Amino acid sequence: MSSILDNLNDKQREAAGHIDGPLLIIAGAGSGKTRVLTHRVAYLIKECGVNPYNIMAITFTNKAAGEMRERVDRIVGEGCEAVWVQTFHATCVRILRRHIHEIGFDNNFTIYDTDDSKTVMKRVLKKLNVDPKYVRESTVLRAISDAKNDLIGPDEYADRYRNDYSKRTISQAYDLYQDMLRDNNALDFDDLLRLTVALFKNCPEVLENYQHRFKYIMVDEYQDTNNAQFELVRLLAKEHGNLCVVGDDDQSIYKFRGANIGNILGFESNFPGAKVVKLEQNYRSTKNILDAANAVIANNTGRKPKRLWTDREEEDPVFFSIYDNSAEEAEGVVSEIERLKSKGLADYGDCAILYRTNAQSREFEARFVRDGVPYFIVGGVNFYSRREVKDMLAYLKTVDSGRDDVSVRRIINVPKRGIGATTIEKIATFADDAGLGFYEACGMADEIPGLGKAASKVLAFVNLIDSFRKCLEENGPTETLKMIVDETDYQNELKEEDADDASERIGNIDELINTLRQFEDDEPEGTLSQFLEDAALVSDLDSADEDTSRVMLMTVHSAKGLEFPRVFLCGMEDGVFPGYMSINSDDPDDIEEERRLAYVAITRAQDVLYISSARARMVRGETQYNPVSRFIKEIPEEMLERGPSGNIIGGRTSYKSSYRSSMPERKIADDGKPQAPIFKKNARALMASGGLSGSVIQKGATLAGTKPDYEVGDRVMHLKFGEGEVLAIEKGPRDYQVTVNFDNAGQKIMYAAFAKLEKMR
DNA sequence: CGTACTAGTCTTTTT
DNA sequence: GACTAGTACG
Repeated sequence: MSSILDNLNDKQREAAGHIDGPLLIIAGAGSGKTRVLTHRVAYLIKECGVNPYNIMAITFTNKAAGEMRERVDRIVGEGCEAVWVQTFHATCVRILRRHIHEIGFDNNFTIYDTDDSKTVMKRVLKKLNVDPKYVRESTVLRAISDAKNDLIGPDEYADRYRNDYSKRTISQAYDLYQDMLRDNNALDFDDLLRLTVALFKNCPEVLENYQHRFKYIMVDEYQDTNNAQFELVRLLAKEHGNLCVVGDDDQSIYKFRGANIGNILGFESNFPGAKVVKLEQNYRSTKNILDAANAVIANNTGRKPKRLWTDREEEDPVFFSIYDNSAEEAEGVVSEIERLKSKGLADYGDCAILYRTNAQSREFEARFVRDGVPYFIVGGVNFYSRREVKDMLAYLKTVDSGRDDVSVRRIINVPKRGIGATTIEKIATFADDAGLGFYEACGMADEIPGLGKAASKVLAFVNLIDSFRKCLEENGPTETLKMIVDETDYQNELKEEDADDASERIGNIDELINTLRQFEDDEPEGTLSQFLEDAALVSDLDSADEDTSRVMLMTVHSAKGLEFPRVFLCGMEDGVFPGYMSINSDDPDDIEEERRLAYVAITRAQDVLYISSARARMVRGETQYNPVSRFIKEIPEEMLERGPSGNIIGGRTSYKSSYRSSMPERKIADDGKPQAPIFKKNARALMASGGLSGSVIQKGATLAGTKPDYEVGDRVMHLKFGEGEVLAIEKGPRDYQVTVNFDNAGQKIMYAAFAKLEKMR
C-alpha cells in the first residue's frame, strides 16, 4: 500500500513517521525540513486518523507559515483548514483575544510595534526625568525585552534587582512603561508571548483546554526560540507530549533578540525519551559549497556533530576575489551578473547578493540603477513602518477606537493643523488628572484651561474623526481610508514637503488602500480592528518570495530559509563579517554566532558561490581598512579559486539547468507568477496568516468564482459554524456570496470560495 | 506655532 | 552618510 511517506528519503521518513512522544529533528541546511513537516501533518491526518483540529504548527515568520499552509493544503486538500499554522505571535494573539480578560486585560488590545514602543519609552523617560544622554531608550527597551523573554514581569524585575542600583532606572521605566501600555490598551511584541504564558500559568482551565486540543504540536526553526517561547511550547505539549521540533543548531542566528540555542541543544534532557533524527543529506548545493560550509562551521564548539553531504557532483569551485574597495566590489559583482545573463548562464532572478548589514546594499543599488539591471532589495524599512503608512494606520486606529494615545498623538497635527507640542502636553496633563484617555480629553477641549485659540482647532480635529467614524459605519473601512486621504489632503502635503519621494509615498498609500479592500473582499466579516491587528504582525520579509526576474539583495539574516542558484557573498572582512561588535565582545559565543551566520550564507547557494571582500570600505562615513574575514581563512585554500585582485573569474563550467528541475520542491521561482507590487505580496502573506478571530483563510483559495454545487434551500456544512440552510446565493464582483442560516451560529454572509461549504446529502 | 539648522545616532539582524 | 530628534529663532 502506498503511503504519503513514500516520497521521503529514509531519514525523512523516520522523522515524519514518528508520531508518539517528543521528537527532535536536526535538519541541516537544504535537507528538506519543510517537506518533512508538511508530510508529517499529512501523514497524521490521512493515515493516522488524527483530526486536523488537534494539530498545531508554529513558525517564526508569516512567510514560513504561509508556505507551510500552502503545502499542507496541496498534500492534504480538504479538511486541513482546522490545523493551526501560524507564527508564535499570531498564535498568541489568537489565544489572547479569547482569554486575556481572565488576567485583567481588555480582549480588544492593540499591538505596538517597535516604533510605538520607542515613542512610549521616550515619554516614560521624560516622566522619570531621566537624561536621555545617559540612558538611551533603546538600552532600556532592550533590557525590558530581555526580561520579558525570560518571563520576568515588572514586579519581579524590581524584586530581583532591588539592590542593584544600576538597574533601578530600568526597573522604574519598566513599571511605568507597562502602565502606559495598559492605559493605551496596548501590548508590545514581547507581551504577546509573555502574557500568553502568564495566562496559562494563572488560568489552568484555559491551559487545559488548549493542552487537550493540541495533541500534536510542531515547531519550526526551534533553534531560534527564546525562553518564553520554550515555556509556551512546553506548557502546551505537557498533556500529550507529542512535541516535534525541527531546527539546526548551526543556523541559530537570533541570539541578539533572545533566542536561546540551549533550547535545541538541551531538548533531550528537557523532554526525556525524545527521539532524535538527523537529516544530513543536502538537496540544494554542490559538494564544493557544502565542503566550504562544513569547513567553516567545524570551528564552532558546542554543536551537535553533523556533516552535510550530497550526491550532486557538479564541481564549480567557490570563487573568491579581493577588491581594492567596496565600489570595485560592487562593480565586479554586478558585471559578473551581467556577464552571466548575456551568456545565458543565469537569469537575474537566479542571482542573490548577500551582505551582513543593510547599509551595504547602497553601492550595489547604485550600480544596478546605472546599468539598468532589475533588482529587488529585501528588508530595509518595513512597509508598515513607513511614515505615510503609519500615519494612515494611526488615523484608522483612532477612528476604530481612539483608545490608543500613541496613534492619536501621532496624527493630531498631521497634516499641520496648528496644534503644537504645548497644546498636546496640556491636553495630556488634563487627561491624566481627570483619568481620561487622550482622545476623550480632546473632545472636552473647551474645558481645558489655557488652550485658548487652540481649543477650537482640537475640536475641529475631533469632528473630523467623528465624520470618519460615521463613514466607517456607513461605507466600511476602505471608503473611510479613502475619505481620510481626501479630507486631510495628505497627498498634497507630501508633494509640498518633498516632491521627489512624494510619488513613492503616495504609491504606498494606494497600496494600503488596495490591501484594505482586498481584506474586505476576502473576509466579508472582517472588521477594521482585525485588519489593524494583522497589519501589526506583518513584515516586509514576507514579500521576499518568488521573483524570478530580478537580482535579489538582502542581509544574510533575511536570506535564511531561501536558496539561489548563484550567491554572491560580499563584504567578507573582519569588522564587517564578523562584525566589529562580535570581535570586541568578551563572550566567545558572539563570534560563534557570526560563524553560524556565515554558514547560513554559504549554504544558500545551489550551484555557484562567489565570495568577495574589499581592502577599503566606507563605514559610517569613515574609510576602514579591514583584513579578509577570518571565516574565509577557515576554508581550505584548495576549495577556493582566487581571482586576481579586483576581478572575479566567473563560472568556468556551464550552467546546467538540469540541476534545478531535479531539486525537490524549490522555494524560489517555481511558479513563474508575474511579479506583483511588493505590497500585494504582503497582502497575500497577511491573508495567509489567517484571520485572528479564529476563522481560517486559505492562502490557496481562489476567488475565481465557480458556481457552488449547492442551491438555495440546500442544507450545507461549514467547518466552524456547523450545519445550516442556504438562504441566498448572489453573484458578486469576484465571487458568489452565499447567505446561510446556521442552526447554531445564526445567519452569515460569506464568499463561496472561502467558506468551503459542503452540501449535505 | 512652525521652520531651519544642528547634533547625535546608527548599522546587525525581526515579530 | 543619512536620518532623526531636538533646539533656536522668526
